Amino acid sequence: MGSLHMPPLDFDGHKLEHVADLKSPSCRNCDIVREIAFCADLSHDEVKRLATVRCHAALPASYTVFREGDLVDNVYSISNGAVKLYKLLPDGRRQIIGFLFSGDIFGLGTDDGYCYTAETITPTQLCRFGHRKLDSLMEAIPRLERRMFSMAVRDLVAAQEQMLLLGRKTAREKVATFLVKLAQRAAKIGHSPSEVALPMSRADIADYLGLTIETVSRTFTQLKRDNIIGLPASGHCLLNDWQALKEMAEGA
Amino acid sequence: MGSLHMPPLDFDGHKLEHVADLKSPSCRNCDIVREIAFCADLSHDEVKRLATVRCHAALPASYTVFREGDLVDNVYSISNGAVKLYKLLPDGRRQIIGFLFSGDIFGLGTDDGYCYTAETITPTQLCRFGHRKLDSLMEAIPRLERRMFSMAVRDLVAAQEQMLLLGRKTAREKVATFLVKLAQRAAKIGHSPSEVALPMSRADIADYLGLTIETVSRTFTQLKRDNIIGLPASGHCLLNDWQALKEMAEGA
DNA sequence: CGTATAGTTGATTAGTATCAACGCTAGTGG
DNA sequence: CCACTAGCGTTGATACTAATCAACTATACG
Repeated sequence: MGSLHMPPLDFDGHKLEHVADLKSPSCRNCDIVREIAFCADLSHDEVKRLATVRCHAALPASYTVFREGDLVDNVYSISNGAVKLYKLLPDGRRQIIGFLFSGDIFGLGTDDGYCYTAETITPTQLCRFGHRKLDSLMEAIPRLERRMFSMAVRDLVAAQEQMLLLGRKTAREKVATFLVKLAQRAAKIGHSPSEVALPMSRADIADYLGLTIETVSRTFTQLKRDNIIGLPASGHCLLNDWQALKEMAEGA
Repeated sequence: MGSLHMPPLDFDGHKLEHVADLKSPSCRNCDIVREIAFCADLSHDEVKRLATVRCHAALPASYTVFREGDLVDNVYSISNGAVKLYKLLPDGRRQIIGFLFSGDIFGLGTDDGYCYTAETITPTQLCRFGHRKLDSLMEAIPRLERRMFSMAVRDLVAAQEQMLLLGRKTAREKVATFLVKLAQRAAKIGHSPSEVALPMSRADIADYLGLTIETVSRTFTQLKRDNIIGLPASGHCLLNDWQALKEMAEGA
């Protein structure tokens, strides 16, 4: 909570500020994004057409990209960094819907606007796509629409698993599931699955798992005492006993 | 959660058994379905093509249509009745992902199979579409794919709202939200929003809201004592104080 | 009419939240 | 370079919501 929002800096302003820094990484990112995100499967020509509606930006940490209810005008792809999506209740209670990393897409919404707020966790480079232009491009490139569809289905499946977690798992099981998923993602992009990075705060983890900061902290401490995990430094977690963690996550 | 599954009756067997009953309602349903479900927006010709991959069935209550992990081979549309979708933990803890009614679609999944079990609540008439055939039809009719996409997005938005409910709302707020949503749906299909039907059991409601049967029962009783709702008969609920219920649901 | 199932209500417990204090780390300014 | 401060994280004591255990009632069913 109490996430201090930056003043609403102009997105394109940032793009210009950092355009020099972005030049070279953005080329590399193009390939990376093609592998992971919705540009995958597209031909070189199709990626080029997609590039015409694209716009880069480098944002600082804790920067609000858009708020729940804002008019849906863009879809975003993360080139680099980490983003959290969350919903708020009037009294400030917060539920984090998801943590997103390199290659992930966000920005779907309805006519009522975006259905969550998107905020960077670390300094983040985003790739922005105009919603209207993307729409017409989807009509022209059926494979792109396919891709968007299958990504929505993937998100839906993840959301349903999170519902099981929030509704029926204990604090220990929640934390174990969280770590297992982070490790699986790390493995998928070639990182070591036994040491996961935790760029988000305890408060963010708590609001993602439907717990309080204190319970998250205590649960980490317990898991550490049981030699299931290690906490070498802030922002990092060692998974010592994968088997135990996996079983705990499944609720066994 | 001790839901006694019927022996796995053959779907087509049921179709044949009830084919006489279905003949006439299925014609009426065709129009209804066009209005509500994914056939909407399609031309007469397109609906006809869709009909070629379609197959009706009338199922009894508490009938398992498919189980989590089963091979994804069909997509279903509810002509009539009510269905619940749920996920289980190994020890039997259950989370209901959603309640579906006339016009709703279900049966999306990944390569790992369906990601939830689907079970009828009341006797239900389903419309079944072969997944492979539907896929090729989607390629031929872009509007159909559009429709599927926007329905997946709608489901995703609903799932994210449910995450907020499960993670951050109190028992009272959960029940209030549940009733408000049922009423809004009732209103949308022309029913009175002040008297909602509750075809599902208290156990189902509990597993949907991440509570126990007892807590759901107590919360209903409290709301009744506060004259916010009325419980005239089992399976029905009167919403006496819409304003109070709405505010409670929002967490105000 | 008897039995099984669903729902309600009460007593007690348990898991997590809340309240509070303290330690650690990083950034700030003298 | 070092004290100072602010924010984050951890730990402890206590409170409270909802779960569990148990009994009872109402309803549906054969």
